[in-house]
Amino acid sequence: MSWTDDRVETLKRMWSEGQSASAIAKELGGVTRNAVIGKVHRLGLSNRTEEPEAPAPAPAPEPVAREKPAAPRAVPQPATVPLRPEPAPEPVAVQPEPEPEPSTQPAFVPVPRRPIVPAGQPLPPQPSANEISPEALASVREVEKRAKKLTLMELTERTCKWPIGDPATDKFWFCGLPSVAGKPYCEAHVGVAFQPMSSRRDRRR
DNA sequence: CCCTGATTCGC
DNA sequence: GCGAATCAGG
Repeated sequence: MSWTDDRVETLKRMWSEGQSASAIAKELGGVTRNAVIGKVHRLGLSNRTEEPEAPAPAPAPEPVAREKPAAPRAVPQPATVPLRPEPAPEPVAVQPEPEPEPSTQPAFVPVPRRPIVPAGQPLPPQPSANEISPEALASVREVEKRAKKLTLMELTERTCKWPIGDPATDKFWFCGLPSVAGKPYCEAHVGVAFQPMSSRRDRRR
C-alpha cells in the first residue's frame, strides 16, 4: 500500500480527530500503526493541534487587573477532548430521611430532588432479576466490584463493555475486565448477556 | 499484558 | 519516503 492522496487525507482527518495511530492503521488497512505514526511525523503533524491555537504557553505572569474576586471562578476546561461531561458530584446514595409530617405546616419541599435528568436515556441492560441463574447474578455482582471502571474511550476489543451504573450520573462506567475472545463482555457478563433462547431448561420451576 | 506515540535507521 | 524495530511511557 502506498500513501495516496486519499489515504493521506483520511490519515490527516482521523489524526486530527484524535484517533489513535492503530485505529487509523486499521481503518486504512495495509499499514501498521508504525507506518501511520511514521507518516504522521513526516507530514509534520505529530503535534495534534490542527487548530491555530494560542501560539505560546503564555503563562501571563504579570497579574493584570483582576475582576470580581468574589465569584468562585469557573474552572477552565481542558479543551482537549470534547467528550467529557464533567459530572457534578451528586450524592446518589440518599438516606431514607423519614418525615413524620407535622400536619400543621403545609411544608415546602426542601427535599434534594433528584438531579432531574433531561434526556432520560435507556438504562443499561442491568439484569433485572430476570430469567438469569442465581449463580450468574451472584457472579456478576462479585465481578462488578472488581470492574476496571473504564470510560467509554478506554474500551477496546478486549475489554468488557458491560455498562455499570446510571449513565445520567457520574456513577457510571464500563466493566472493563478482560472480555471473552470474540465477545464484547467478560466471562461473567457474557453469562447474563447471552441467554440461550430457552435459558433454563424449564427446570420444572 | 494491554495500549499509546516517538524515534531511529536500513531500505 | 517508508515503516519495522525499538524505545518510553500509561
